[in-house]
Amino acid sequence: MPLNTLLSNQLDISHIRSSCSTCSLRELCLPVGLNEYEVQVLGDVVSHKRKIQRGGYLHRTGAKFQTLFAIRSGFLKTCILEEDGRQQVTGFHMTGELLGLDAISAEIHTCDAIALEDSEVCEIPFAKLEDISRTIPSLMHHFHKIMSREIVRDHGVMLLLGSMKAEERLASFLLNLSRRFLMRGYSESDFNLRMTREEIGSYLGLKLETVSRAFSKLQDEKIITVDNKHIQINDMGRLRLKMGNSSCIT
Amino acid sequence: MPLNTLLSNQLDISHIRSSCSTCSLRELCLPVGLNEYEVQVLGDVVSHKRKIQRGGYLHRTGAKFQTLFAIRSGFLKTCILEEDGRQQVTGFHMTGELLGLDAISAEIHTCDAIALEDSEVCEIPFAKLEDISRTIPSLMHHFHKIMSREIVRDHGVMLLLGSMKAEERLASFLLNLSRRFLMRGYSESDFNLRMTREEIGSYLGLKLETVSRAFSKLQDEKIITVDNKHIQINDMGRLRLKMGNSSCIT
DNA sequence: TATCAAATTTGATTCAGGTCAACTAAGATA
DNA sequence: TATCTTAGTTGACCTGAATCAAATTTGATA
Repeated sequence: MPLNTLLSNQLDISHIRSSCSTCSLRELCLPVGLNEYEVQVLGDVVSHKRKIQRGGYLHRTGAKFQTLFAIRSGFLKTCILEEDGRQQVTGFHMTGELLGLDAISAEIHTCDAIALEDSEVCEIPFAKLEDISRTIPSLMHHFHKIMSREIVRDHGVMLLLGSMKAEERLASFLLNLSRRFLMRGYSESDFNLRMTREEIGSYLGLKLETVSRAFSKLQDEKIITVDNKHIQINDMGRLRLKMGNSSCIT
Repeated sequence: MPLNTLLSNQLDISHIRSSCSTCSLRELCLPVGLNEYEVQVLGDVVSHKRKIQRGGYLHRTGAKFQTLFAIRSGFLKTCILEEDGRQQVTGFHMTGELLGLDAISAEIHTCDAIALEDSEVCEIPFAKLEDISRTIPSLMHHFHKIMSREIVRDHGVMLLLGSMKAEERLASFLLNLSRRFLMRGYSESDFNLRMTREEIGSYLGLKLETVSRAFSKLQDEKIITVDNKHIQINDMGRLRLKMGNSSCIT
């Protein structure tokens, strides 16, 4: 299985420009294949919006879970942290993605969600979502797919953390971002990172110095151009090779 | 958040000895808080059983997804494998747990599920499960919790892979198994591993030699006794310290 | 029981990435 | 603009885990 698939995020973008009557829903991940009436019903549930400033918390570990969050715009990270101060970034999240799935289990958020740039989310009261999904089977099914996709994504990260070298991890990470930007209509080869080297390192199981060195190495090889947070991918093919090459067979 | 919680598997065991009329369902993870009638309805869906011999496949990567599997007895691993032959064990699964959640997303299994000992599963046609969950909200809600718990578990593994040292990983792993055996009424301090050192290593992101050395080290310190696959935990407290000690603060 | 293949342990050595430190660059604030 | 803080880069060195190799144990099968 290609790692790019494994690392895929939870967004099915095919709908983003689909015709939904409710403005606030147009760009969300849920209203796939719903008719006008169903979108209306969903819209009544999803109406409440919330802005989070850069650096602000969307939710904190331990907070009571009541709503899922659909990202309308912006960029967030989720991270779990141990008593001893260790922190593990579990994901970076962008427009159209759904946050809070981990909290359904115990009705308590198990991670922090922090905005890496000014962001806007829609709140989706989960009890209501379950309720209306009883009458809209396609919505329920789609929700199950989203949860499942998060599991698949996590397994991909486990593969990355469990068996890839530093440079391979960074290549995977960049290709994953690239693809997600492309899906949203942005350039796949020229973009700005929203997170620090340390946050990338935490996500990839590396120290920030190692991340920095891996960037430099890819730049030396002319595969990418790095200017602080601005990244250009010059040779997508060779970047893909970096990710999946035979040096990982071990 | 304590790692033991993060590593928790998807089973809520509280029901295992609850009174269900349908024999085949009694020990499954789904019929939590259902009344007799609801269990009956669910039972009609779950009826089909299947045995898998040790070493046999429950399902393979790429196979079309139609049913979830509830483990009635036995022990399985799930693993994803790359074209280049690399393999990552994504989980070990025992009685009462639900397999196949990753496949909902693309309606294709994204991993292999292989029995590590003779096992028996119930097949749960997913379309039917979705169907009846419309009429049994508590079933739907419980299913969502199970999926969410898998996500939380995966995040715990990401933390482990991303920030723990070899010995800490093994300690976490043993404590996780210990707790799961305890929940099923077995000894928490004396059990047999079903998997090889290599499979443990794959799951923990380590080479088999490193796993072996970590076992030996814990034995030298009299924290556990290792006799090939037979493990005795002599000092649960010190094993917990191994997992969570301050050496991981870095 | 004998034989063989697979699993495990242990030692010696290597190396990727971590650690520590110094320096530079980029933003934020006065 | 000057100053300060935070982020990023790079070098030197160290260490934990990988690698390679050998011996041993275990389990399966003839």
